Amino acid sequence: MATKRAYHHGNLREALIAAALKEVARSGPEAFSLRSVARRAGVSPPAVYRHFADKDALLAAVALECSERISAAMRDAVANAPDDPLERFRATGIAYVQFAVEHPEHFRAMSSPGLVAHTPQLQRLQFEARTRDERESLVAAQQAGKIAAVPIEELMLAASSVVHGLAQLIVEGRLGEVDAAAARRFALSVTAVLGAGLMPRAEAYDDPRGVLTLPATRKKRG
Amino acid sequence: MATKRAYHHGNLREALIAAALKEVARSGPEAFSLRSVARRAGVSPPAVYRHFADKDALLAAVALECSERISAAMRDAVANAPDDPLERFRATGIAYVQFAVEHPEHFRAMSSPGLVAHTPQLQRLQFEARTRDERESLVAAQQAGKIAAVPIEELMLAASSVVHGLAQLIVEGRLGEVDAAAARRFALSVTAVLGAGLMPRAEAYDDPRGVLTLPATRKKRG
DNA sequence: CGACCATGTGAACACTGTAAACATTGCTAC
DNA sequence: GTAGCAATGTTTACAGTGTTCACATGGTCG
Repeated sequence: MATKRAYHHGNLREALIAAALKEVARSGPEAFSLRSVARRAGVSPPAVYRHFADKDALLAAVALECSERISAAMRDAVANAPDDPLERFRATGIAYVQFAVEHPEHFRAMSSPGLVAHTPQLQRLQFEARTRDERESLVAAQQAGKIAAVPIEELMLAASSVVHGLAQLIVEGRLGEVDAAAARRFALSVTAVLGAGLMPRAEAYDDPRGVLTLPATRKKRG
Repeated sequence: MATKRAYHHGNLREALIAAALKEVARSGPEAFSLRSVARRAGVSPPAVYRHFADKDALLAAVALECSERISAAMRDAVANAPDDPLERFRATGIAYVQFAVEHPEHFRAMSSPGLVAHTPQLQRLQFEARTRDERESLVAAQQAGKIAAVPIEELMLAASSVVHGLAQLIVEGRLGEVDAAAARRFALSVTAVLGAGLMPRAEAYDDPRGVLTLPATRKKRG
């Protein structure tokens, strides 16, 4: 019951995942060392192999944990969003990239090397779970006639791509230094373009702030 | 002059980059070993350090080479595209994701770990160079009145995000097995959604093939 | 209590990136 | 042409890695 047990840590598995999460946050998923997480957990390196097949399996576990966290963040965002289905969808996207700026290493861990290749069906299902909130919002918006009657999978693909792509660009550093506020602006802009499209439209682009606004949003202000 | 020189390989630097490119193509950028590229180049490991500061510098060099290749692919795509500026823009995006499916490891090498963090201004400039074709097409489209009068940077960000995101999703394996044809369909769909937007529009979505079509494209068929 | 099974440890192996000292070559100046 | 120099490769070595093997420990059940 005490915190120190010579053998039989208690439940090492979770402790290892927790240690790995900290280690990933510190030095990123590529400079991540099995031995150092063992050290951090106060255990010898081979002990890890009682709970994980190999280093990649451990990394897969942290990736899964990270996925659950980003999903939670997106759920929270939906919960606190206005009732408009398009705005809810938008909120999930913004939450996605906001998670990426706030926890870039954890975000990178999810998009890691041979992770998907190693755990194919699992990772794919997990991806679908993560995007379920977006999908639900989109379906609702479509049913409300606020979205074009186009196969939902195509819309989902575009939405996932734009949001994941923005997050990735930020995390890779291609947009320079990006803080939370800037990330939010980017996400607002990008989702607005996605919503309104590139083509000119009668009254879609009259917002003076330089950041595009979805027509659905503009209604509230007009 | 002969191919075999005991010392003084000739120009090792390029040979190392070439070897590294093959090595990356074989085992991906993360399982990439400085020693094995030295072996492949027929040279001892420390010889690499005469031409590159460390392993990351070598990886940065291959990333740069990969960037030039994807830029070339995009330029080719523009050259063979119809004259419509929106279609040209679209062609660059499609070429981008097509490169990603055809050379996933090389694509991943460009979005590598601390690459940008290590070579900040360089990588950023190189990114801007890569997207220059897209930008030019967009500007042309905007000047032709085919694109909304919105700050070009916002459109660029959305375009880059959607295209990079799709490529990344494919490369990460999140969309399952994706061959060149499927990738092309995805890219067509995604760019069409980006072009037309999510919102319902009078006559934008009547294509029966299930793949969205830009109005600009549809004109030709009408 | 004793046997067993899960879970931990220690030593060892092949491999990695990198540093230091040394060897070989091509070029340049006398 | 040859001495010297700078450039370029090599050998050896070290710390650190992922992983395996044989062994140690401890909780659990007959």
